[in-house]
Amino acid sequence: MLKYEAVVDDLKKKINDGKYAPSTQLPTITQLCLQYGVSKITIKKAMDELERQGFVTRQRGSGTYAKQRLDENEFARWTENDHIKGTKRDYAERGMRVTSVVYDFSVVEPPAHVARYLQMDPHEGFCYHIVRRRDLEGEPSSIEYTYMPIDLIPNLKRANVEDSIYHYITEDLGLNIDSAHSIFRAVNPTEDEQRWMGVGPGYPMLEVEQVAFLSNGEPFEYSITRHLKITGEVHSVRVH
Amino acid sequence: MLKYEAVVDDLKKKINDGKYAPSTQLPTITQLCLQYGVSKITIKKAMDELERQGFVTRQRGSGTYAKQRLDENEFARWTENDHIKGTKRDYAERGMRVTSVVYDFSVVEPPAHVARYLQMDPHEGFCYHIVRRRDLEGEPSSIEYTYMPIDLIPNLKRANVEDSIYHYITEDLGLNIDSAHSIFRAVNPTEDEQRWMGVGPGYPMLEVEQVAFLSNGEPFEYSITRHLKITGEVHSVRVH
DNA sequence: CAGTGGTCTAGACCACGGA
DNA sequence: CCGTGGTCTAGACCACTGC
Repeated sequence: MLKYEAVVDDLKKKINDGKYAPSTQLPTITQLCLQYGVSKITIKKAMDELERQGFVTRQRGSGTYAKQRLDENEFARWTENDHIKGTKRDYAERGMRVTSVVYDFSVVEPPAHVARYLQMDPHEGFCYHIVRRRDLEGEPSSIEYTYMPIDLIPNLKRANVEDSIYHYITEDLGLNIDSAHSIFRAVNPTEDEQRWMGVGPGYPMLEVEQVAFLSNGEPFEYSITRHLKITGEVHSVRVH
Repeated sequence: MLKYEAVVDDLKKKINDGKYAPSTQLPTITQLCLQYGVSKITIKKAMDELERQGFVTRQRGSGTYAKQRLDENEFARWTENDHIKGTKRDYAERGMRVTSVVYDFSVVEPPAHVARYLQMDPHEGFCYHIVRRRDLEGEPSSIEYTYMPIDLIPNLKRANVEDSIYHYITEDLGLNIDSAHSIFRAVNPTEDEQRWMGVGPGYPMLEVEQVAFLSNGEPFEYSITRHLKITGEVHSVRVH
């Protein structure tokens, strides 16, 4: 374990345990250097991380202070944003059963805006088009519309789509998923969605439009996911 | 201007101008050190920032690559998250006129969950309770329910509430707003909201529940804001 | 003006990717 | 194996807060 990670973990624990209570000052950087036997820049890096995660606030000339964090909702997602991982793994780690219903799995020419996001030349190349309902413990949770270039993600099978696409990409293809750019909005379900999800026309859904990237900067996925209320909640920490 | 900021700005410009095209490799850290005449750790810090903002991706052993960013929507908010500022200032900077309709401005005992978020002892101390509609260019944009301890924010006047509360806190009180923890959800409007905002019962609104903090770690505001579709859009970059 | 956090350096060493 | 980015150090100097 890296030194700054160890410092982060220890300070998180102390803040959660109330050893450093909310709105009280933490030891100074110099003191923490002595305490953990590391250099100033390492403590600084640990503090950057704690600030990003919403555990502390810092004021030059004054000090570092603990903050109280919002209660974690059981269904909160991609908040802590320390990870990009598939829905399935995300929930599997909490011991929840994720299943899928596939409504479409085909190969198409992508619409213009999708081609643009995926950096494909117009009318050059094809994409998978996937429509899936994701169920949590057997209950409909979200509906997902995905485009991926077949050149980047070859040989995707229906079995992968019914299980976990992210698993196929990372484990079978050995590709490295790096990051995602997302937009969140509130929307109403389409008629198809009302039928698929069992909700009325005025039901509020959280829509996430997203482009995901590999570690070489190539976009490999454009998707729109619409979440039912119970599982659609996004937490975030904004700083400065 | 700080050295790493100058590097960030210059690289952003080069990426936006296509000098470093999406999915292509940037110069190595060593090359950038020479190019900008700064040390490795300064380039590193600049890269951290560019990664956080979604401009680049990095892979140890391989290199740093440019990414294409999602188009900026005119109404995208607190994405770039480089700033916490009030709605008014936020939109004023884009040349838009923000006005308010105040439905309630009173002093109350906070509900239990609000008292907990604001770290107030139960039945000890009072809060302002503010209900405001925020209008953009004369059109209803969002409805806002706010609690703030009167001890922390003394002498708040109706005129401030009708103008900008953030302005009063930062300019008049000289307090330092540091950060905010938020939760996003999709919801339907209440009956009051349907009347105030001129929408039907099934209209999808983006709700933001939020606790905001001063730079000494003290929470000073609990609020729930519900946005109409046109102005309620949140952009975000998730990494690793 | 003493004490805090922030920036920056030059350089050692490590971890990982890819040919 | 070499080249990449990542971590870490000791220490100089700066910027801000608050008494």
